[in-house]
Amino acid sequence: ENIYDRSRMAPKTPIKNEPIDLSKQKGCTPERNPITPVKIIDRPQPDPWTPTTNLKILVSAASPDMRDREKKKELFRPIENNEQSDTPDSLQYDIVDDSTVDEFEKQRPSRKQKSLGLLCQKFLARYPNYPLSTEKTTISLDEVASILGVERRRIYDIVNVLESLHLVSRVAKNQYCWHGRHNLSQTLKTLQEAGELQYGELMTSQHKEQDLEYKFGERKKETIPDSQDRPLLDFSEPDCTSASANSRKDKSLRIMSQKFVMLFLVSKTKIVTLDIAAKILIEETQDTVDHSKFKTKVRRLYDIANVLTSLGLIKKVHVTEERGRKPAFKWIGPVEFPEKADELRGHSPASDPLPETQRGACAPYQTSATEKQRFTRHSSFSSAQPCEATRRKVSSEPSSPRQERQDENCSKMINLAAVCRQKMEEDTGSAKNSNISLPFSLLPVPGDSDFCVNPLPQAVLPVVQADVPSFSLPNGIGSQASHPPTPAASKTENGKPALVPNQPFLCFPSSSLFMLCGGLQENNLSEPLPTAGDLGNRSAEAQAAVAPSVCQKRSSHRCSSPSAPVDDEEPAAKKQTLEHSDLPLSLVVPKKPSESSKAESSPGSGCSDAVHIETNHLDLASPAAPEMANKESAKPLDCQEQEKQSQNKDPDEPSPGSEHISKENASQPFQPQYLYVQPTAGLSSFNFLFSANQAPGAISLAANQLPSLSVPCVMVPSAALASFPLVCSPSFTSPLSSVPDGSFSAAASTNFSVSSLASTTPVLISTTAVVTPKVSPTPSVDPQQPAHPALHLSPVLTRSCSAVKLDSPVCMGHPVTLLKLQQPSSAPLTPKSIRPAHHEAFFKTPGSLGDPVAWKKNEGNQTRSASSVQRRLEISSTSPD
DNA sequence: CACTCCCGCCAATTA
DNA sequence: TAATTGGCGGGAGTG
Repeated sequence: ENIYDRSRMAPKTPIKNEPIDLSKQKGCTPERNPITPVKIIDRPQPDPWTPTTNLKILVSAASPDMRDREKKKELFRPIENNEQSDTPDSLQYDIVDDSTVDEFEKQRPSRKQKSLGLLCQKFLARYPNYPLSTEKTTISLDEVASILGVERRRIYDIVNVLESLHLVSRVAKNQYCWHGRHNLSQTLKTLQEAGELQYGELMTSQHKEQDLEYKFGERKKETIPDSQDRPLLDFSEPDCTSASANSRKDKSLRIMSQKFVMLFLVSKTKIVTLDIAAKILIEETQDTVDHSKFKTKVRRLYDIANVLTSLGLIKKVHVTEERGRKPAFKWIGPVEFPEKADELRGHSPASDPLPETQRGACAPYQTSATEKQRFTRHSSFSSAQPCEATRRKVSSEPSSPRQERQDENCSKMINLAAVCRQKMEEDTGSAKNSNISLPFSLLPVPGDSDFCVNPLPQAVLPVVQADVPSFSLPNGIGSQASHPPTPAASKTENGKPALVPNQPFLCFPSSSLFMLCGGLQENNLSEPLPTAGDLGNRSAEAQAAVAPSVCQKRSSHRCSSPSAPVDDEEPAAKKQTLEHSDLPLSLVVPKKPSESSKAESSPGSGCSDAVHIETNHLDLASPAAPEMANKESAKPLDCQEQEKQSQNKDPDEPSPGSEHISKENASQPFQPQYLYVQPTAGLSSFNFLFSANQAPGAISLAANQLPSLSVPCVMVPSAALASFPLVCSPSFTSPLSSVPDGSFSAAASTNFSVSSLASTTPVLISTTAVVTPKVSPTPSVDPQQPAHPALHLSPVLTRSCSAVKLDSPVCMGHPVTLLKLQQPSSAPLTPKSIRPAHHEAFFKTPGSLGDPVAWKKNEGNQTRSASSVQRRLEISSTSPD
């Protein structure tokens, strides 16, 4: 169908009959596509020369898409196998060789395979996330289009969105300059600022919806006109803008994209529903809202969302409102830019903090005209006059020149927001005032399961229960994982892990996997504080690599990106996890229903609990952590943030941890042992590994109580771990240790809860009994950590529920360490056979677990929750069963 | 049926 | 005028 294909096909026609050889040759010979060759090479290696291999090669040669698929396969073998049938090649393939084609090809290139999100991933895969400052990568539209086998039009869709984020800039006709994510944080920051001006109040005052409305309404009236005057100024090009008139450009996908992103950044919940976004965006442009327009806007938003998803900045979720489920997207990218950005930057070679610099690299561009300029930072965001209203709120913020312009925009935005809100209300009816109040930000309502749900660890893994585990795990696991395997590396990585230890939660970088290991080790204890510091650094670095974009990693995997390597390493694990991918998502705590009771009561609050926890974790992870934590406590972070954080962390740890783990376990069981949940490509950043084998008991523990915590990531120790008692709260531990794997036991959970109440101690997952109860089995080390953890946690815990408990950090450390390493090896046995059981355990854990209900919900959600993107990604949710 | 969103027509812009 | 960009919305694929 694709031109691209055709071209090939035609020439090659002969191919049909000549299967392999030709194909290879062709593949090799890059007549048309020079690029192809490389990939081809890759392919072959992985697959030795099986008959199939040839076919594959041919296919790959035939279409880029195919290749991508192949890559994916590599990444996710398990899935792939299943999928094979899926492969799009089919058509081409068929044509070529019917006989050979067989299964795989038959299928037509499913629509998913052609999705913009997937295409975008491919596109992104071609360029480094953080290119050297010196090197400037130019992108030829034609070339890319041909390589990717799509029409140019599609490339424009991608490029326009990327351009809105300054990941690329247009240099000349058909030429774009790739900047990578170096400036992403800066750009986001700018957008956030702009967004705050425009919409900020809304967000801020969400609580006071009504007030806002009034305000907005007024403002709107006032400002609107202005805004209308200029269609979209927005950041995009206000200044130079002049240039090309506003006509088309103003409507540009670019602007829409920026606005869309702004909504996320401004939103407290970081969740924006499509309809709201569409309404807001429409408003800006026009007052009249007609249905068709709305539809069109939504279409565009999907386009943008697909690209943003590929970038790992957002993920799809569903928000349940009174009316029902609504499609929405959650921001999973970085939330705080300033610091990170800097750090990141430091990281990056280029000194220029500003995007401009990069642009500078591309120089022509600036000069040129206006078009390109649109994105220049200053222009983009700067705005002319501050809106009064906005100002007021924003006032606190340092006023910058930019804002001025923005104001206008802002005003528009605000107006829009107001309008939207009103509309919403009208539309909806009255109810939702609260909800309505913030158009953009949806509330994570207590009910809304999706985002909330997803997050919930509990749901996901009953046993594991994210909450506890996460905390505990982090401590133990994080540190351990990294350490054992590679000391040196561990250190750096440890930083993150270390962080974890200190704090209850661990966050794993989304991309990376996260594993639970049985043991933590010394590091945890020793480093607790340092870690935090380290973490900051580490995280910074890690983040630098990944963080900025946060989720990106995913993309990285396949991509050359720096961070990627690690991830790649762990294919097996990932694959497995992938299967379960859905589950991971559940991590989100927000609502966390665990405390189901409360969840509904206060959506925000509910989330907050979870959030808090996460936050704490996050704090550890991120440099700014401390502050963050506080903040969070003050105001619950959005689920997103949490996730995000988790993601950020993930990268660091995951890789190391996962690898290590894998290694350890590797001996056997890799697969069986861990389930890795991966957000699919970039979707969510979380990845989880669960040991399949894990002893139920261990898991169960966490699960029960954890719920409240709902840590983003949970690690479950592998079965081996199980053998060791994993963690749990100290009190818990003991029981656990005693308890066999199978027993999840409520008892354990019970214990947990109790203990939890008592102390703030972070939850640990340690392997065995080692962990003694609070009593402090652990040595002196503990003391250090405890404090922090306690602090962070305690609040959370208390709030969240009794359920959440923290073990004393100390305890964890020791126990964990000890436990984990040693035994695991022995333990690891659980073969696949075992898994099944485990799975059941996870999912089905009996009600005994803390929140059966919540849990159930989660499950449901999880399974279903996979976002379209994910689907696209091909991450199948297939479960091992 | 609703949600997604691919596809490509065709207009606006640019060269 | 030709080529490049990209708005736009029909309608198909999915669930």
